[in-house]
Amino acid sequence: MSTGSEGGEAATEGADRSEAALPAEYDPETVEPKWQDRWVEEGTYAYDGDAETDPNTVYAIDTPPPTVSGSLHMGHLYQFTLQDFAARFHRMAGGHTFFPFGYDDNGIASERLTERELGIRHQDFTRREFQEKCREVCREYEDRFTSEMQSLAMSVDWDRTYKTIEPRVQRVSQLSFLDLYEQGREYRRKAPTIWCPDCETAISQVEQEDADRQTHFNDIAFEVVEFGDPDAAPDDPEAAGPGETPTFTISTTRPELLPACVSVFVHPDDERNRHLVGGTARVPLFGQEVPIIEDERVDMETGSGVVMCCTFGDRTDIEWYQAHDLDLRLAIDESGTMTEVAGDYEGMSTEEAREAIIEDLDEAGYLVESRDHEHTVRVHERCEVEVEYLVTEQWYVEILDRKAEYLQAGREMDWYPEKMFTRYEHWIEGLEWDWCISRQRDSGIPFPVWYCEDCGEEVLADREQLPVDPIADDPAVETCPACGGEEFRPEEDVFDTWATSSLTPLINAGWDPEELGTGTLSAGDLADPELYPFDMRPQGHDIISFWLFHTVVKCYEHTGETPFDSVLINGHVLDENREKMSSSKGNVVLPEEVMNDYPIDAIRYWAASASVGDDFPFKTNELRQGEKLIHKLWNASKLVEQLAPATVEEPEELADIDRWLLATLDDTVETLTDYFEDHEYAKARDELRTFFWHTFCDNYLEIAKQRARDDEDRSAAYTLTTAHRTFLQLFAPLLPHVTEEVYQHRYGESESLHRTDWPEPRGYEADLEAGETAIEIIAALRRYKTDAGLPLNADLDRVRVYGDVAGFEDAIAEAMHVDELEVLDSAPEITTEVSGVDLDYSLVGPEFGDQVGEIDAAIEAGEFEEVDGKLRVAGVELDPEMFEIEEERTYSGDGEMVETENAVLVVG
RNA sequence: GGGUUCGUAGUCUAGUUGGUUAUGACGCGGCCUUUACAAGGCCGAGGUCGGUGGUUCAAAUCCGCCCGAACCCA
Repeated sequence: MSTGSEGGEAATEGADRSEAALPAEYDPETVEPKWQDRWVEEGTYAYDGDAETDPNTVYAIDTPPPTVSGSLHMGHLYQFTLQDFAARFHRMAGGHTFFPFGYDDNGIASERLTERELGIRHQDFTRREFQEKCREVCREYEDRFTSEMQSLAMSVDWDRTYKTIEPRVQRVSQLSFLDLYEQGREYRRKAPTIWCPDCETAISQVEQEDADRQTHFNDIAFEVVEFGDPDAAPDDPEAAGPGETPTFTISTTRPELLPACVSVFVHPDDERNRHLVGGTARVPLFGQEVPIIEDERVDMETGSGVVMCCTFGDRTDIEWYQAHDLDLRLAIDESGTMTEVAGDYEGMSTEEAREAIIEDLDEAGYLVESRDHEHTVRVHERCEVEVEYLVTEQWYVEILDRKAEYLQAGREMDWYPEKMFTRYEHWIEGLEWDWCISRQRDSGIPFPVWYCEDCGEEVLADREQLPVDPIADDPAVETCPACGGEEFRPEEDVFDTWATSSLTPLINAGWDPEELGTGTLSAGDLADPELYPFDMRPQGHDIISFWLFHTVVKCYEHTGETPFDSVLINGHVLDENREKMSSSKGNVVLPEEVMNDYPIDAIRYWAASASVGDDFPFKTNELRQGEKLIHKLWNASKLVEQLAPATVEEPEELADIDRWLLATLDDTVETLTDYFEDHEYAKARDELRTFFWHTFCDNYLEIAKQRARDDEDRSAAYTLTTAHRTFLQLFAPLLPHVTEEVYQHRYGESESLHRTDWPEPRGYEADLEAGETAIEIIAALRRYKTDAGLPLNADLDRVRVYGDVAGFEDAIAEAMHVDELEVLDSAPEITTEVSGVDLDYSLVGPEFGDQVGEIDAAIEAGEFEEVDGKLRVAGVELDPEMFEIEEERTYSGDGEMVETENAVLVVG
């Protein structure tokens, strides 16, 4: 009957546990820090697998290391709590859980933090000095962050942490570079890049943001040198320019780019300007003659429909430059200063040149109009300076040729929630550029490359040398392998942050391949091969397109495998009004404040309230709910403690109500396990709460407490203890502190609750329907008492029950204080009257189609009859399974009738 | 401007291979001090599922358009 045997085996144990009763009140302020410290001290979360461990028994999480750019915020709190739910569940349910942690502190964000924190500028220090300052500032932030993570009960293995700036990670990053280079997937090229003229570095697309700027929209006259179609040219073209020469107008916010103008474009559907296409025009002030070309990328709606192409004003210019093989005229340099191409304006800043050129255009008669204009520009997120597109020499990882493979890798992963895959998919489909991985920064991991001064040959470091700093270290060769030259110039650039943070699975698994350039894993390449591929990768939904994508790219190229079995996407935390938190709006909720005001377990209860992937609001209401649940769990534990010993041997025979509770518990364990497997934390939480609170506390406990007290009923005691212990385990991933406190107090063995085995169904069987009916009847009697204005513990002299409550009669009587409970074999003295017909439309619909309306109308009018179990209505005959006759009962005997769905009661 | 996702009672939310009293919680109103818990228990009111048009015997659930929000990309 029962497979549960722990009660019997444990009968003699439990001597260690505290004999003192649980305190009257739960005090999270002392209890929570106590366990947090102990868990860390005792290495409760230590990963206990090794290279020999069966990978199938390992649950490995690849935690994305937070960027060290400030303090812990609610997003971190939520993201890590979500991971912790998974980690704690799998630690109990599986064998070995690997939950590592790292800090990403080698990027531009950390430099920015350092400058802000110390009130300095990196330009005022040597590279080495500035790096030292970054390390120091980051260390402080990291220490505080770690301490907060531990206060949040993150079950991270604190021995498996890393910083992306540490030598071991630098080595992995540089190995990655060498490996891709060997595979021929990296190249160095002079190409258009997004450039910040203030920071003087290339930046990636994702380091830009939008900003609204006030500017001027200038209409400038361009003289036509030659019409594309002389016949179509107007006889007397409108000349808005200074002379008699025909002109057309171009609208631009950036006149300083006129010297960089290399062509003029017209949309192929543009009838107004058709006659220009194929001809040439002269750029005012600067005099260069440029072709007039047609291209679909022109926005006909803006201005005159004619647009100039400059190298480079924006992304479209770059596309045109490449598509139409245009000249290259670079008018702006790395610092945002005008070059010799700008002629008289050389040496001016772009702003100065803009003013000067407008003035001169006006003077020369080429400025038709200049009006105020607000538009959105792309700025560097760090300094808010408008970005330029410059042609510079940068390192790239080739990705465009393997879009299909990266897409396939995405398909191979299980996405939670599934819909998030489309973001990955669309991102890849829209990719247009290879990945620029070089940055001109002070802090960061250097490229392990030198260049021959004589022939420019790229000389890469040997894998044995890594990590290497080419500025300080020499290459492994004495002479250039290409020309024999002896002088080398070090690469001064450093890796893009993503080039390193995309390697976290390899960092975590200890990647250090003997042979480079193979694109696959060989034995010995990983120190912990059982971890890879990782079971789960958590990721915010806003950075699927770069962090997750880049990680898939890198790991796929290095190992030939998709690095993750599944992806868990987390949404954003919004404020109470469902608005995005931002410091400018002043609606930012600080984790420290929440942690001061509420138990961590309550915060976790809130964090479990959202479906994964959805944005969700911060709700103090949910936190209070969490507090109440903790309180309820505590109080129920106190009661269970009074009623039953911590270890009870399972009796030969369990009372029906007990077996029912344990069978229901079995179902809940099963459901809950599935929910946890699928990261359905909100459902797990609600299911468990409802079962614990209502089924167990409100119904079962009310019944069991009478029995346990009055009769010292062993069946009840066994069930109470078994269920209670199981509840603690089921709640453990969500509410780790209160469950551990109660567990250690009552069942205290040496082991943490969080390392016990996740409960499994014990195989109890019971008449679940009769149990449900009994619960229904109890609820109905409560309602009866409430309606009658009676206290719930008021005695009822006599209740008669017509319904299947086999075995639960005593339970009902005890719970509801019924002196005499009688189960009727036949219905009481009631008369039933047909009040209507309930149709099963899922059967009637397909069968009778558009006759359904008539059938409904006939039933409404009472025009139907039941013959031989079939329903004759509106000229058709319905089979028995298609309908149910609704009846209204009236009771004519003594006492009062109470109906429930499956039973009829007579009280009195 | 393009793409993606989403829009259910005052609030947060379940439910979408279409099936007809739309789930739960908070809040609100009322009642009950029963020895684990008044941070409790019971009862009740409140929504027709953003708007609109369609497909269908039948739509919160499918399709079109519109409005609004978020994210990503221009």
